[in-house]
Amino acid sequence: METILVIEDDPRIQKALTRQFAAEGYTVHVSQDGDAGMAAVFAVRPHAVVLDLMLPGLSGREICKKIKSEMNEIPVIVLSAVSEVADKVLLLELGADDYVTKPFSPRELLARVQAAIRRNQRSASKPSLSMETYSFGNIVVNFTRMDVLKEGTYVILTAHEFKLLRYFIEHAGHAVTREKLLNEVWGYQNYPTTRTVDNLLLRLRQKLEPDPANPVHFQTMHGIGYRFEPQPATVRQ
Amino acid sequence: METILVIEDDPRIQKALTRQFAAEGYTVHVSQDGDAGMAAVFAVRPHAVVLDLMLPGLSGREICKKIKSEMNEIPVIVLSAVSEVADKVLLLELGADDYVTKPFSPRELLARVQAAIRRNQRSASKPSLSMETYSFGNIVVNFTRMDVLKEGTYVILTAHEFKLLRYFIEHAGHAVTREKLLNEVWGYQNYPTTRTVDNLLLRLRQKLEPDPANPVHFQTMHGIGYRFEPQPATVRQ
DNA sequence: TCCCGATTGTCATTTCTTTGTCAGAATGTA
DNA sequence: TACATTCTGACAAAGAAATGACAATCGGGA
Repeated sequence: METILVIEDDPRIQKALTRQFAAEGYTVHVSQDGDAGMAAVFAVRPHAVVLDLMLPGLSGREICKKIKSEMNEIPVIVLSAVSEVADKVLLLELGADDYVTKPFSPRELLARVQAAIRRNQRSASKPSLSMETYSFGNIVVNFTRMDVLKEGTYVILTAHEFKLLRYFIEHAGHAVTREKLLNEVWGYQNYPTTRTVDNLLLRLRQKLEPDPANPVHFQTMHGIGYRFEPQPATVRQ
Repeated sequence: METILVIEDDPRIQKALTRQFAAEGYTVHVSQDGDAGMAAVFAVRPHAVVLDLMLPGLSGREICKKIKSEMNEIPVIVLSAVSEVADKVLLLELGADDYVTKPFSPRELLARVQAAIRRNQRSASKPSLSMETYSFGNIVVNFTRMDVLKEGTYVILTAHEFKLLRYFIEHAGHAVTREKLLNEVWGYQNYPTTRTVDNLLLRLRQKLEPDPANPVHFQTMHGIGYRFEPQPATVRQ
């Protein structure tokens, strides 16, 4: 799904926009000020940026220019009071793709953001969930053959193990609770002990981890659940 | 067929809207004032609500907020005079799906109501997520990964620490008492010593503050509690 | 301004919770 | 029935939270 970065310091607007965009299925990122916002642009690479012109830290104008000069492909929609953009020329100079003046209708903003994303959609290619193989570390998972290749030798997974692995791969990098796993992998009607999840995890680790005693791909989130990490943490900077 | 609830006290508008929507095949319910309107929302569970902002009884603003907080899936289209929505924040806070300013074209209203219903049906199946990351200072909080990036390195938070952080972010800039935190973060039935809160705060500061000895983001409110400040105080006006 | 009591910061220790791991029982399947 | 798979319970190990003690700090009143 598309991601939207909202750079806005007013918590009320933050909340309102988050709810609005989330309800439409977008993944929302929020930055509190200009500097954090600029960092988030690079970290998140959103499909669109909604930018308040009046910001603490780096000013909205500077951010807009910077995004446009360094990552021109990301559309920027500016929020501004009428007085702030007396003439549209200024906005165009900034390089903004579109703008909405306050007060604005949430619907209108959404429409403009969607339009901007659509206009920009030339390079978009979603990762498909019906992929044939997926590899991480020294593992190659083959979804059609339903088997796993580890360092050149085949590892046999049971049906449950494979289903769990697939779930993790589809939610790579997300912290997931045991309850979530029980629901998604086992099915809503099953409610075995939580030890069941641990057991399956244990076996996945033993079969797939380079060193099962020190798991790097299947991380424990104490008090929460587990998280699948295609790249071990040490690789991340 | 779809049902529409019209909350509006002007009999002429009532009649006009009723005729209009009925002609399009909708089942129309009309409420005279705010209280009746709120009751009708629960009783009828309409596919859309057309809501006048200026109402006797419960104000239109309150109704809108209430519907959105308790039955977010019902789209609300607000009728308002231009002067009533001068404040951008107000409009956003209400959470209305769309709005039409008086005087309005009946056709336009109809189109917007239909669009809202259609949108709602499309998105009804999608799970609504909230924000994925929130950034402030040199911190990026990732809610799905359940971790924090500080100046390029990952900081591990415990489940409680993360919950507290989330609460602070959701209440940025608000002073909160220890009791409030104990209730919201620990749960209503728990009443550990207040030192517990201080301890967790200490750890949050040590993990997130640029200089834990001189906290800028997690401020102490002597005699009250704490306050999360996304921007260091000096930057604010 | 200075002092005193109240509030908060901090740390070490204890207590509690969660997770890892294993063995055996139960279940399903060929 | 025999086999593989999954579930359960037990216990150890790891991790997190709560507690209590004491120092540092703050704020209001003398």
